[in-house]
Amino acid sequence: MDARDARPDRHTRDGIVDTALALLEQTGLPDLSMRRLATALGVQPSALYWHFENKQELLAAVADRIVEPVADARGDVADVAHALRGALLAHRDGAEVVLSTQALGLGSDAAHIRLAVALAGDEVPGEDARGDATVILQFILGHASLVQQRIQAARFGAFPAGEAEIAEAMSADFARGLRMLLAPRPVRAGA
Amino acid sequence: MDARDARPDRHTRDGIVDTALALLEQTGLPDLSMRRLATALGVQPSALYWHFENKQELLAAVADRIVEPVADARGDVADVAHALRGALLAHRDGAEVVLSTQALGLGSDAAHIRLAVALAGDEVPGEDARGDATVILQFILGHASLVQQRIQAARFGAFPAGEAEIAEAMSADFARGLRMLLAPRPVRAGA
DNA sequence: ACCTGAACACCGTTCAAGT
DNA sequence: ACCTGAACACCGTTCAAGT
Repeated sequence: MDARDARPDRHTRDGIVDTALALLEQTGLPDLSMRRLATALGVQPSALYWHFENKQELLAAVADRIVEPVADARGDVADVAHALRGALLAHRDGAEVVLSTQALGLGSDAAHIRLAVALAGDEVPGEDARGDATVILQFILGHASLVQQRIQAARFGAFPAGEAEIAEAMSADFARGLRMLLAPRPVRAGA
Repeated sequence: MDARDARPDRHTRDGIVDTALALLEQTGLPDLSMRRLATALGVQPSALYWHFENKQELLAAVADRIVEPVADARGDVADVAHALRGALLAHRDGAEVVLSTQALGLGSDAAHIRLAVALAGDEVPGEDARGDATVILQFILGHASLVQQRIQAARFGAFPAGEAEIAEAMSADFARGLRMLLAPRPVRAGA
């Protein structure tokens, strides 16, 4: 038999991210504190700082986990865009976590790269495809953040609409946005 | 002479928003606390709760102030979009303040309405114009939030690029986004 | 290698009481 | 009408010390 340590398992980055993601689901981003996370892990708050430099680095790891499934998305740009939106909405406050991480230059570029590759028709993306991917990413993050916080607000009555209506309106907005962004481009004059 | 009160001026919502905006410039959103704001006003933190229900309501008032100039913007959609971007970037963390306020369903719809009116050619906007305005607003907020936080990160070395390079790249992204969003639309089948 | 314990310098918000 | 004073229940982070 392998020499498994008898001691109740010490923690790993991955395990901490698991718990953080679960806690995010329960409490939402505003209440996801280092102290609550530590309590959930049965550990002192200071213990987290052995695994992560600070809270932002921890959230970056959470963001990477949220976006992970998009790397395996198949199909064209619209499919990838939908996959990204789905991944963000799959976790409470997921869009905001990814947006703020992205803004700080932390976390992976997996989503951006995946979009650019799709735009380039699965070739190595050029400057144009990367630029378009940036724009699409910015739209998706802005859209998903707005809509997700709005759902949250509706959940405790701060926003005057039902969850279902919001979900429907938001799907329509997203479809419209993609239609606008991916419309066949007029041929450039200089090209 | 008018019976001006001799007592050192008690505060008003507008005056508090003035100070909050100035403090935002100096410290940034993460450090804009009710306690710091109270200190800047020479008052106890609890005094703020006579004027505003809570911090979110105060931030909504700040957001409205940031967006205000857009109401007077002239020109077509692209002009209004640029004016909105300018208004957001004119105040440190302005985009994030407006994004989160918008998301909570607080604050005014001034920006959204102004965009919709521009899209409708200064007529009363229909459902289509309002939908397009929503998409454009979501792109601008996502874009500006990302880019503004990135500048902030660069300012204290957390992001590996100079402020000028970021500003240039961000302008290009925005132009590209508008070009994509406002490209002449293919005629709808059913219309 | 991984965690505890204790401390530091903060938060937003409430509420009785003052003027 | 507008504010003070004091309290409540929290934060993120650091750092010496333990095992």
